[in-house]
Amino acid sequence: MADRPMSAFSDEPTLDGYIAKLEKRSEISPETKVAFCSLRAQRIELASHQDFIREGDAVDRCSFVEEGLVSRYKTMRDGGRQILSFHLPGDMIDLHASLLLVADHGVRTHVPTSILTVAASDILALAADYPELARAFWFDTLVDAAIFREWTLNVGRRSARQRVAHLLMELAHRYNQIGEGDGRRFPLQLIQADIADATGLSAVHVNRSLQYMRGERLIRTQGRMVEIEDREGLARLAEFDDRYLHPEGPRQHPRID
Amino acid sequence: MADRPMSAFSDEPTLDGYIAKLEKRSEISPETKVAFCSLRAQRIELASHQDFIREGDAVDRCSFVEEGLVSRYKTMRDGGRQILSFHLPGDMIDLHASLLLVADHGVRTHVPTSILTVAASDILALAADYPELARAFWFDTLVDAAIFREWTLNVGRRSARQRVAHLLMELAHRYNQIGEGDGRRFPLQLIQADIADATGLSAVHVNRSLQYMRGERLIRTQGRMVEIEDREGLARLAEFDDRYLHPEGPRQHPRID
DNA sequence: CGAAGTTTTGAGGACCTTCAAAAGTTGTGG
DNA sequence: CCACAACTTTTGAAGGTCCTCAAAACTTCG
Repeated sequence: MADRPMSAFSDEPTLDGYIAKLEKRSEISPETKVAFCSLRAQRIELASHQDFIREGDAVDRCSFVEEGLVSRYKTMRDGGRQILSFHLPGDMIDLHASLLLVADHGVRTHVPTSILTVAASDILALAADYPELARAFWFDTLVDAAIFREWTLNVGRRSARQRVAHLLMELAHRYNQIGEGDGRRFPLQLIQADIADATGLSAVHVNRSLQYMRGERLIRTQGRMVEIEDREGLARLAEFDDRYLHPEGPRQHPRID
Repeated sequence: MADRPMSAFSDEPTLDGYIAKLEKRSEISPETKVAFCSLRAQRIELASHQDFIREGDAVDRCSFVEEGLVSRYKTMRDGGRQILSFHLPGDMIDLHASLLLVADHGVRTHVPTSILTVAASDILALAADYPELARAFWFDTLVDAAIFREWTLNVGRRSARQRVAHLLMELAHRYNQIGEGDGRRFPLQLIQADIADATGLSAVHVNRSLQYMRGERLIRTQGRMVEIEDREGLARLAEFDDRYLHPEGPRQHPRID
């Protein structure tokens, strides 16, 4: 059920979901928590397949996924799109907006999505006053960068089948991290064209790669749900190693007691 | 701390080069500067094509390029290598080591290189005590992530010629940023196999892509020097837009005067 | 129940890879 | 300073992975 108190239907926009994520990684003092939770957040409800931020937009708010699914992407002149990352409930999408002035990529929804935004200046002020939070934001950015690195490897050096398999493994893991599914079943709220944009492939070839994985009894799909039938096999195919997702949290701050 | 020009031949290892980079981006107070410069750094001199950090190594020091050229990379089981980023003199390679415990990628040199390392715990302590520095480190990590995003687009959606062109443009810009060359000529201290590893191509096809660019009078090469003959043409081919390198520095901290 | 969107199939072709060898360059020791 | 080995670049040829285009089958949703 709702082990996450966060809900798209609560009246007051709160960042509890993100705090919960931070707390999984390292202890946060009550004062810091109060300070963070007192940030004035705005909720934005978006339909499916809506652009929330466009490349080149000036940005002065950080955003956070309350419910739904969004991706960040860049586009080429010929219309080609590369998805750079997916963001699940509890993820900060846009933490970098606190320091960078212009979006160098777009953000769009894949399902009806509820997003909370906070003024970038508020985030910055908080980071300046609470070193604990500054470290948490920095860590978040580091994990972000680690995921981008893995994606560069994915599109740069893996075969089509491996790329798709790797994406499925990442999503299964991340849904598991936020308490959805058991690391085997998860809602794949993407059409095959989205998977193509994320893996640098054509939609047709994504389809064929999925068929291969179904044929090999690696995965099963029913509607929007994916079930990983043979987790070891899929991980071996994808050369998936979950360490890049850094579930363990940051190195602890050296205490000077 | 005396102002000393960065040099591979100075006796005392100092991080002046990095401070210079930070100062280009935003003002740093004298006390902060002193604190940073008093970090105990170790110098390591490496020959060409040496592994400095291997994937999976436990890391507890952050490293910084004093002189030379290094790359970060990941490898596949079949030996395939994907270079994730290059680091020029003045760059922090490894800032993420301050919070992450294990290297999720290797680091190796491409020419004889001098690297300075600092204890991760010292960096963390400094970040906790000097919000200015915490913000600078965070910004550095954000720019890192922005470059990874651009590389994901590069290997994911661009053609071979575009990928190689884009890499050359990036290097020309970055050498220019650190005062080497004029944005047109720069030392390409890589063999074609390295370019292949960075762009997700085969060495043979990199060779053919370079020949194409030479044939179109976009670039000229003489030994290890590359000269961009037609900057507009190369930028148009690569769809290069330098904004992802974020030369302008971070959003300023809101002053509460 | 029809319209729009999505997945699947087929066929042909482009881009890039692999393998192999020749040509050119760099570095080293005698 | 030359000779030779090791490395790097270049060329050629054959082949595979993945793409594009197009249409059919299936699903979702108003």
